[in-house]
Amino acid sequence: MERAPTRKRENSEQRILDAAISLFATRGYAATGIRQIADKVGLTTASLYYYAQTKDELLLRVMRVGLGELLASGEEAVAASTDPREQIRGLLKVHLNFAAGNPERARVIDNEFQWLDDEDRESVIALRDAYEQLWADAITEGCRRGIFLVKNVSLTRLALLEMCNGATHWYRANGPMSLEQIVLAFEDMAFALLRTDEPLTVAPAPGAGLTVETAQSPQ
Amino acid sequence: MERAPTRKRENSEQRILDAAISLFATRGYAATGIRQIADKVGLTTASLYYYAQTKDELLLRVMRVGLGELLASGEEAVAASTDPREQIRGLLKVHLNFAAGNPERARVIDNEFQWLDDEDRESVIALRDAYEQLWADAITEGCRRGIFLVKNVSLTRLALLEMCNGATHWYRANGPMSLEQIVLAFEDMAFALLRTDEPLTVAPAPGAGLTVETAQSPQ
DNA sequence: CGTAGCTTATCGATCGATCGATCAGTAATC
DNA sequence: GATTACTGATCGATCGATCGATAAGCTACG
Repeated sequence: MERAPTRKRENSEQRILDAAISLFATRGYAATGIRQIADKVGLTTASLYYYAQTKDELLLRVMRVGLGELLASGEEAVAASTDPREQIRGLLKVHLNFAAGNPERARVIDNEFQWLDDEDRESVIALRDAYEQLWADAITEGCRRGIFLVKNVSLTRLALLEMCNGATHWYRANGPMSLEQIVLAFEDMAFALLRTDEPLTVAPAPGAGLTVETAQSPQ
Repeated sequence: MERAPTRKRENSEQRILDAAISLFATRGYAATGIRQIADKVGLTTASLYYYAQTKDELLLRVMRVGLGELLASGEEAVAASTDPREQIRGLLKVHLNFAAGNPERARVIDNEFQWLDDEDRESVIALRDAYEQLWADAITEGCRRGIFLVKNVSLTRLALLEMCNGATHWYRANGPMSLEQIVLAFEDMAFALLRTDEPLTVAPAPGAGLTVETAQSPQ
C-alpha cells in the first residue's frame, strides 16, 4: 500500500492554487469540484482542507494575489512618468502582460468574483476599482491638459479596459503575433480612441453631452 | 387539494426560457439548478421535462434563437448600404441594441456555450462566426477602399466587438445615458479606431507588420 | 347534447450520482 | 514525542433525471 511520499514532495500549496486557477478558468468556479482539483494535484479531497478551509478560500487567494500584483504594477507604471500618454502606455503594457502572461488567472479574476461572500467580494472589488482608477486618472489628466480629447471619460475607460481584457480570450503564446507586437498594436488603437480632436467623420453626435463618471461598475 | 390550473395558464415554454436566461446569466449555467428554474416559473422539476428533455436543451434554445436574431439583424444592416462606414454604423447599432436590449441573454450567449455538447456547440459557434464575418468584411472592404486604415483587421474586429460586449456588463436601462446616446458615443470611438491615417502620436510601431486574419477565435 | 377516448400540462415521489466538508488515524520528519 | 502532511471513510445535502398518476381541455361519434 504505497502512499504518496509526505513532506516536501513539492510545494503542494502552489500546485493546488495553480490547479484551481486552471480549472476555475476553463470550467468556472461553480462547476469545478474539489475532487477535480485534488485529482489534478495528486491528493485527496481531505488533503485540500489542510491548506484551505473552504473551496472559496482558494478563489479568494487567487484573486487577492493577482489583483494585488496588477495594482502594484499599475501604480509603478503611472509613477514612472507625469505625461498621461506615457502613463497610458505603461498601463497598457502592464495590463496586456497581465492578461496574456497568465490568461487563465486573468479570466478567473475577471469572471468569478460573484462566488465570493459579501465581505470578500467587497475587498476584491476595492482592489479592482483602485486599479481602474489609475486609468481614469490618466485619461482625465490627459483631457485636462488637452492631450486627449474624449467625450466621456468613463465610457472610454470601459472601452479601453474591455478591449484589453479580450486578449485573455484569443491570445495564444504560440500565435502569429508576439506579445510585444500586440502591445504596440494596442497602443495605436488606444491613442486613436483617446485623440478625438480630428474632424468628425460622421454624425456630429447632437445629444451626447460630456458626462464624467456616469456608467456604473459591473456587477 | 388545489393544483395549478392546467392548460393555457400562461405560455409556460417562454416563461421557462426567460427564467433560464435570467438564472444562467446571473449564476452561470453550471451553477443553476433545474429546481431554481422550476421555482421561478412556479412549476416542479418534473414539469420542466415536459418542455425540454435535458437542462442543456434550454441553453441550446436560448443560444440558437438569440444568435439567429443577431445574425439576421446584422445581415439586414450590411445589406442596407454598400458604404463600409454605413455598414459599421448599422452593425454597431444592431450589436448595442442586442447587448443592451437584453443584457442577460447576451451574457449567456457570450459566456456559456462551453456547456453545450460538441455538436451543438459547433452549430452555435458557426452562427457566431458568420456574424463576426460581417464585421470583418465591412472592415476589410473599408480598408481596401482606403476609407479605413487599420494595421490588423482581426485585432481591430476583436477590439470593436469586445468594446461593444462590455455594454452587457455596465449598461442599465435607467442609467445616465440613453441607448441612443451610447450608440452615438460608440460610433465616435469605433471610427476613431478605424481611421488610423492621422499622424501617429507616439511609437512608429516598428515590428508590427500588417497581418490579416491572425488572431484565433475564442474557445 | 352527452360522453368516451385521446392529448396536454402538471404533480409527488424518488432514483443513483455527486457535491463540499469532516474526522479520526498515520507515516515521515524534526 | 511533537509537528507536518496526508489518507480512507463517510456525512447530509443537492444534483439532473425518471416514474406513474391525474386533472383539465379537445375531438369525434351517437
